[in-house]
Order: sequence, then C-alpha cells, then structure tokens
Amino acid sequence: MGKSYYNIIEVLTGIYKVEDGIVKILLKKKKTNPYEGAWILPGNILSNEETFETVARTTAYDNAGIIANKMWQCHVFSQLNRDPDERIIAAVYSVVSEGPFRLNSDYELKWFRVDKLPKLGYDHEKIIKEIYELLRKKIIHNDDNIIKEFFPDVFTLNEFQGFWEFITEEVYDRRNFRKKLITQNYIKETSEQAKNKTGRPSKLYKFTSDLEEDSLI
Amino acid sequence: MGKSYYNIIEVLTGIYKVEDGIVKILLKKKKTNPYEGAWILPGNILSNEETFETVARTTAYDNAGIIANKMWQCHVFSQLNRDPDERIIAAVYSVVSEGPFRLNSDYELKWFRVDKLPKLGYDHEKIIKEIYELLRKKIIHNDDNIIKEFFPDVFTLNEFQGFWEFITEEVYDRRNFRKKLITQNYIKETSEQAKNKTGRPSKLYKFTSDLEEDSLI
DNA sequence: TCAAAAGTGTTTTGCCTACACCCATGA
DNA sequence: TCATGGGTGTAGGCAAAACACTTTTGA
Repeated sequence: MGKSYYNIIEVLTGIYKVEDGIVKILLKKKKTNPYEGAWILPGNILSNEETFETVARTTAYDNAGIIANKMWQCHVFSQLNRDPDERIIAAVYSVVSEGPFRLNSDYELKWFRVDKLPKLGYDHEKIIKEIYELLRKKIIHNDDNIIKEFFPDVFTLNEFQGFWEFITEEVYDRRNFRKKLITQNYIKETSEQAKNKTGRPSKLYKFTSDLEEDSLI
Repeated sequence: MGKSYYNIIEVLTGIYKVEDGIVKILLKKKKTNPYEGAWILPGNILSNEETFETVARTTAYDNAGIIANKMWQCHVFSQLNRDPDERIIAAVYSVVSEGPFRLNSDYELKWFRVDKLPKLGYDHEKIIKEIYELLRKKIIHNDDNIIKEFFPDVFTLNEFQGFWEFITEEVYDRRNFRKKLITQNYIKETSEQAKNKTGRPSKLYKFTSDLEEDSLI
C-alpha cells in the first residue's frame, strides 16, 4: 500500500440524555465481525458531498429520531490503527436532547450510564471516556449554554441538583444550592407543581434567560 | 464529479507566542494564486502514513524551528467550499512555545497580534478567530496546565499580569493580583531580579508545581 | 533630583459554608 | 398518623475588592 493523500472518514455520534440526574449515552450492538456482540457508537461514513455536521445530524435522526438542535465536534481521531482492517479517521460529535426519542428498531440500541459502560468495540471505550470528560467540562462551564439542553421547559430543583452532583461528583447542601441558583438568577420558580410518587409535591422551575456561560455554581 | 468516500485533509497549525503580554500568531505569506499576497496559517497535506499530530509537529518545526511540547487539536473544518479549487478538510492544531524560534527563511513568515490580523486567505480569518477564542478559554481554565507554556522559567509579575489582562480583557489591581497569586501558591519569588529599561528592577518569579487546572484568578 | 516602574497593607464587603426543623402529600 | 421527600433561615469565616504611598534604579 503506497503513500496516498486520500482518507476515509467516519463520523461517530454520541447521543446523550439525562434520566434521574444520570447522564446516559446511546449505543448500538454490533452484529458482525470484527467485534461482533460489542457495543459501539452509532456512525456513518462521510462522503465528499457531506459535512461532518450533516452526517452527525443524520445519524442522530436515524438512530434516535431526534432533530439535534445542539451538536458539537468533540475530537477527530487520526491514529493509524484504530480499525484492524483499514485506516479510518473518526470525527466524533455529541448531541444532547431531552427527547422525545424514537429508537430505530432495525438496530439493537440501548442507553447506558456513561459511568457504567458495557464491552465496547474498536477504540470506542477510549473515545467515550475522552468525550465524556469534554462533556463534563462543557457542562461545568456551561459552554454554549449547554445545560438547558438536558432539561425540559420546567423541572424540579432536586432533579437539577442530582444532575449537577452526578457531573461534578460532589455533594451539595440543599439549602445552599437552591439559594445560590435563585439569588444569582439562574432559575426561577413557576406556579406549577410536580406530583411525585410519594411525599410533598415539588415546585417546578425554569431557567432564566440570563443563564450565562462560565457562571454556574 | 461523482460521490466518493475519499477525502483530502490539510493540517493547519496555529503557532503562538507571548511578547510583552500580547499573544501573537505566526503566519505565512502566500506567493501564488489563489489569495496571492494574503497571509495564511502554515500547514501541510496529510498522507495516509501520518496522523494529524505528526503533521502539525512537522509544520511547527519546519516553519518555526520549535519542537512542540504542548500541542492540541482545535477543530476540524469540513465545509464543502473552503477552498475554491477542491474540497479540502482542514484539521487545525495549536502549538504554544516560549521559543527559541528559528523562522524558516525560505518562506515569508511573520508574527501578528491575534487581535490585529492582516488580510487573510481562504477561510483562515474565521478559523483564527475561532481557535483564538478556544485558546482564551483554555488559558482561563488553565486546561492541560497550558499557562506555563507561554512563559520562560522565570518572569516578572507585571509581565504575567499584562498577559492575563490581555487574555481576560479586564484590568486588575496590582496589589490584589499579586496577593492572590502568592497566597494561593501559584507562583513563588526567586532570588533573581530583572533589569528593566527604566525604573526599579523587578523581582523574578516562577510557577509552583501545584499550579492546577481551573483554578486561576 | 527627577522620571519611570515596582513593591507593599489595611479595611470593608459580600459570598460560601455549616447546620436542623417543619410542611405537604398519599397510603 | 405515618412515611416519604420537599421546602426553608441564620450566623460565622474567609476570600475578594477597594484604595495610595513608598522604594529603587538610571538618566
């Protein structure tokens, strides 16, 4: 195989959601060799009529039925031996959505906690760990106002605190957490309430529009 | 031109330094059409025997004579019409060094303030603005302990403050700035002094080893 | 002795932290 | 009425912010 300036590129898409404060990622089970039975990130090969973004958008729609409104490039991996068969460059994108999701039943798709991944094919374990670290930083700095994407219009403060504790891997005092979010005008009360399975109903909150980058907690 | 899955990729390298607190980037003057006379980011085409990193490293060495010890991927641009002649994907890397630089005299190379760019070819103005914003964020959060890369072993506190003010686009009180850096153990005094052109000589400082990510100012 | 730049301390303010009890609902 | 989870206020400590004069050097 001689030297060439032509490259094959696949676009892999990490699709995330939050459930009970826990971040989950959508993976697809591989049905053929190599790595039969292992889980992988959904993806497609880039043609010369497409951009990374159009492919990532298509992948998100085809697999999860979502129209991605926030999507970003995480990293492009160019190591020579990512794939045992041939050299493929991987452009990895992330998409966050609060749904609704319609998983494509032609594939075997499943949500996994990002901190409890199954057996993964190729270098996807390394990739997912790396891009989840990027996602965490992005959330902590609220880059691109990403936090909003994880939540529906209204949500309870405890849901939000659970999410924040999952991301930062720290525990916060309920009173202080609420106080800060409210006095600093990140969220505001609505008149609605959530019925819980048990116990007192929760107030529902929404983000204020002046949620700013680099300013949370 | 039919549909194909083969792509040409160029690796562009932003090479940065700091001079008197001001961040500068190294650009190359284009001598042929298209964009003759415009300035562009140095770069090379990727072959299938190379990774992005090896190409970026080669470009940094070939143009500026530096062996990059900190280098990172900024973004990979995949729009269809970046280049008027053919579709080329651009993988953009950044390199920071405090030198010494040996600019390759086969090319016309020049340092420009990142906030005062000359006329640029292709989409390089958009690229540089975008990657400089990423660099700023990276510096502000001290990701990957990048701040150290901009400075020699010892430096004056005023140099450092000037750099910080350039990056954050804010002005800080000298006393508070020093106090914070010293009490929080980011930097420490050395016994050396810098002779200035005029005025009292400055003390020289060095970074302590416990400079941490996400913790500065 | 003057100009230029570097160095230095104190007070006030506001934010973060720690901490424990009452409330609303459904079973 | 009890179990479950949700909601709330205050006091102390510490770090950030505001603020101006003195010191060292070379010309």
